Amino acid sequence: MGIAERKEREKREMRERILEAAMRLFVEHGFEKTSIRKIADAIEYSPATIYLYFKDKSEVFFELHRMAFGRFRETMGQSLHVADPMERMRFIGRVYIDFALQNPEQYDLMFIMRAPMESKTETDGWEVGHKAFEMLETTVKECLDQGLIQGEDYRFVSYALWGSVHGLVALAVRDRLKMYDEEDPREHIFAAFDEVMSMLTLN
Amino acid sequence: MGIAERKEREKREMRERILEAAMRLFVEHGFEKTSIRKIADAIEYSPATIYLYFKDKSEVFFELHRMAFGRFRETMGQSLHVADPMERMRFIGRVYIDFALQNPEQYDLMFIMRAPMESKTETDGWEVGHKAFEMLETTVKECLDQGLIQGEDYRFVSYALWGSVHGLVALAVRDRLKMYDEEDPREHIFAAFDEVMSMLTLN
DNA sequence: TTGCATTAATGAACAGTGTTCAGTATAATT
DNA sequence: AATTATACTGAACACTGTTCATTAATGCAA
Repeated sequence: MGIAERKEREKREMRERILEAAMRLFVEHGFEKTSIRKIADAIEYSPATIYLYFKDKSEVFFELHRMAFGRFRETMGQSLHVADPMERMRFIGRVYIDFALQNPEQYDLMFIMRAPMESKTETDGWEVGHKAFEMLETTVKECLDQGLIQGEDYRFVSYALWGSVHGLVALAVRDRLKMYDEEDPREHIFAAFDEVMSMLTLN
Repeated sequence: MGIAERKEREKREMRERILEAAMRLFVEHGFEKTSIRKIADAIEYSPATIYLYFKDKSEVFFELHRMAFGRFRETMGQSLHVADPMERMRFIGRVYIDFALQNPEQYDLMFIMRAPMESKTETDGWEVGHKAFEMLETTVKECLDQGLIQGEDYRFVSYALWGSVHGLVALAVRDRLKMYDEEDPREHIFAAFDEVMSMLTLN
């Protein structure tokens, strides 16, 4: 009975094709301009077909959200190979910033955009983010325990650290750095991050 | 010839009414759900009328953007009364966070949202933001010069500081704090900010 | 192989969006 | 009173997300 399996596979492939087209359009033209009809056009199916595979537009972008988190985890996972906690913390920050600047649309989708969150609040996509954050917390805790950095509560230090990096990146991604006219935000972000790190470092 | 003046006044008042309705709807229901037609309904005019006073929807929200920055300046201006630079820096942060949490939609509009920026890039609305940022820079420079805080370049320290506060706030405003389930983000943000401040402080 | 049931895909429609424009009604000027 | 200028609007266009009855294709049992 290979038929049921074939059908299942075809269903998966169709989902895949929709997501591929959606991601391509989304990265190319942004969220606003990526309509169901355009996705349908791209895969040469009727708009209604997409609703056989996804509940609504939110679910499509939620899936992209999940996939983006997948790549995010892969990227952030590299930091586990760095033994020294202090160096690891620095590494995490740099990789985070790099990921965000290299994939601004996906970062936007994950940490800034509003739309895809509304439908599903409980999400395994977020679990990945949670894991990444725990990785940071663990690292910060190690640094604190070994007396390498300043700070009281590792949770708040982690949060502050995440917040600062997200803030730097989010302002750049959403084009809110008009005061540094024309300059490449990349350098500023890294410079500011270094400043944060040196602030954090004891002596 | 009071007629021309009356007409001009009426034009201003109409603009005002549109903006008022737009702001009310926007704060109440968010950007997505605030349509030109609903604004028109609220002021009991036809949708087409709005286009006699504003080029397009972007311009309406750009104007709100500008107004929000006005209130922002007023709020931030309070910090000028704080003489001690260290205390002033702390004050700026607290007021900033407070403004953002008290007016999340307006903060969103100013520093996160995408839509209103696309039409006009050159903006006097942003000049206010610029001024506020310079206020922070000045304060940071004072603190650095007096040897009160850590750091090298005052510009990057300011940027890092702004970034960190924006990051903390933006994550809250856009609902990205799922790891702290159900807890009030307000306390976390202030706790994290305190951590940032104590990190920054020398000894 | 034929007939039936299941599944997949669609066209058309609904209610909504931003925006434009010809036309109307009102007010101001001559 | 006739003419010009201004303010406003209804209707339309091209979109949007979404639903649903209808059609086309497929799988299965007789």
